[in-house]
Amino acid sequence: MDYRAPKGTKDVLPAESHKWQYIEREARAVTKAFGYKEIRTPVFEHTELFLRGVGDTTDIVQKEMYTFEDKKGRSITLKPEGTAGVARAFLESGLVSAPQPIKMYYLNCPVFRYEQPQSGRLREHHQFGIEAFGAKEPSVDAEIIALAMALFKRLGVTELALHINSIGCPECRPAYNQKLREYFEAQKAMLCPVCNDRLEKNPLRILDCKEDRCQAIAKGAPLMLNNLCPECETHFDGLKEFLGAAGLNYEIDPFIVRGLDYYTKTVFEIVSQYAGAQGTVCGGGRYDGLLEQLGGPKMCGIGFGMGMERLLMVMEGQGVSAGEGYSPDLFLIAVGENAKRRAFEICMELRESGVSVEVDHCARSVKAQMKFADKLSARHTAVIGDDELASGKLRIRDMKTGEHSECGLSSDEIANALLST
RNA sequence: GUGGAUAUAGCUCAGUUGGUUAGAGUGCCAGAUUGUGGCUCUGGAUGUCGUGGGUUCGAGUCCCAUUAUCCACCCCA
Repeated sequence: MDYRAPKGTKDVLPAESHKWQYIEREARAVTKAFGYKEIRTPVFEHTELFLRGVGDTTDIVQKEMYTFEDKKGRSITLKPEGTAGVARAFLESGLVSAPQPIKMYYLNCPVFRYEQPQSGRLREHHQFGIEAFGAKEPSVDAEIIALAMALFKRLGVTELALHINSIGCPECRPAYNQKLREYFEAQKAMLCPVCNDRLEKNPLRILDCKEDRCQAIAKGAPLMLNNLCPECETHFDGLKEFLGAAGLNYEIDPFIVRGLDYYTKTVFEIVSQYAGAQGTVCGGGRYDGLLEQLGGPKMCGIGFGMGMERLLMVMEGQGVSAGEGYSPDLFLIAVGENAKRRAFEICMELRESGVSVEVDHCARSVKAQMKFADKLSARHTAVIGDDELASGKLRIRDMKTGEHSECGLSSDEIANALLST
C-alpha cells in the first residue's frame, strides 16, 4: 500500500468508533450537569492568534505548529491547542458583554502539533476541553477540576493523581522572576544551553527542564508558591478549600509550569501511569491575562484540555469498558427476487420506526446470510422466501436461544414480535 | 530536532550459515444433498517480502540510502 495516513495520525475505525461515542456521551452528560455549553471553532486560525495567545517563547509556537500560507498569502495555522480559538470567538462575538461567566466546552476538537510520535503522542490528537470566562473566584477553578474528575469517575477511570500549583500573576511574578533570574544567573555556567536561553526569556521554564543538571539546580531555586502576592495566595488557599469541598484529593507540585505562556495563578495536571511515558491526561489552568493579550478587555478565564486518545489509552490500560458496539435487532434473510424486494420494503419500514435492520447486499446464499447475520451479532433473523410470501407468515429466530416465534409478514407485526422477545 | 528497535498475505508472525515454484495460524470466500448461524471437516483466493540502489552466478536473508511504524528523549493532551 502506497497510501498511508500521514505520520502521527490515526484513523478511528468502525470497530472502535463506539468507544469515542461513549466518551462523548459521558462528557456531554457531565458538562450538562456542570452547566457548560458546547462551542465549536475552526480547525485553523490566523497564525498571529497563536503567536500572541499561546506565546512566542513556547515550544509549541517555536517548533510545533502546522503553519502555511493560503492562496492569498495569509499565514494560517492548524490549532495547536484549544483555548486561543475559543478566546478569539468569545471576543469576536461580543460574548464579553453577556452575563458572566460564560462556561463552554469543546469535544473531539482536533489539535495539531508537529512532534515525533510515540506512545500517547500524535501529530493530530483530539481534545475535550473546558473554558470558563469572566469568573475570578477560586470556586470556578475547583469546579472545572471537579468536572474533569467527574468525567473520569463516570468512565470508571481510577488511579489518577491531581497535581496543582500556582504560578502567580503579573503582580507577583516579575519580582519572583527577578529572584529566580538572580538565583540561576549565579549558576549560569552549570545550566544546559536551552536553559541559558530561557534565563533571558522566561526563567520560570527552567524549573520545568528535565536535564539532570538543571533539575539539581532547580531544586534549590526559590519557589513561586513561596513568593505569591496576597491575592494569589488567597486564591490558592481558596482553591484548596473548594477542592476539599468537592471531595478531591490533590498534591501540590511546585514544579508544574505548563507549556503555554498564558497561564496565571492556578495550574494543574491530572496524571495517570497508563498514558505511556507521557502521564498527563488532562492539563490546564487559569489565564487571566489572555483576553487582554488578544486585544479584549481585562477579563479572566480558566480552562483545561483533556487528550481523548490518552484517555482511551488509560481506559484500555485499566481494562475499563468503553461501551458496546452496535448490533442489529434483526437480519432479514431473503431468497428470490420477489422476496428480496419485499424484504427491502419491510426493512425500510422497520427502520423508519426505529428498529435496526440489516439485509443482504452481496447476493449471498441463505446459509451465508445466516453466517453474516451471526458475524454482525444480529439479535434475530428471519427468512423471507416464496413460502413466506404465500403464507404471509414469518418465523423469527432468536439467535441466542435458537428458538422461533411466528408472526405476520408486515413491519408492524414484526416490530411487535421483536419487542416481545 | 536526537537516540534505539522494527518493516514478509487483511491481521499475528515463521522463514535455518544468501540457493530453485515464500509458509503457518487467524480472517475472508465457497462447499459438506433441497431455504437456516455458532462446532467440525474439505477446498479456494490474496503477497512486486516497505521503497530505491548496491554486493553476488543467485538476496525475503548481506551493505547503503530513504520512508513509515513502535519506543524513548525534548515537549505536551
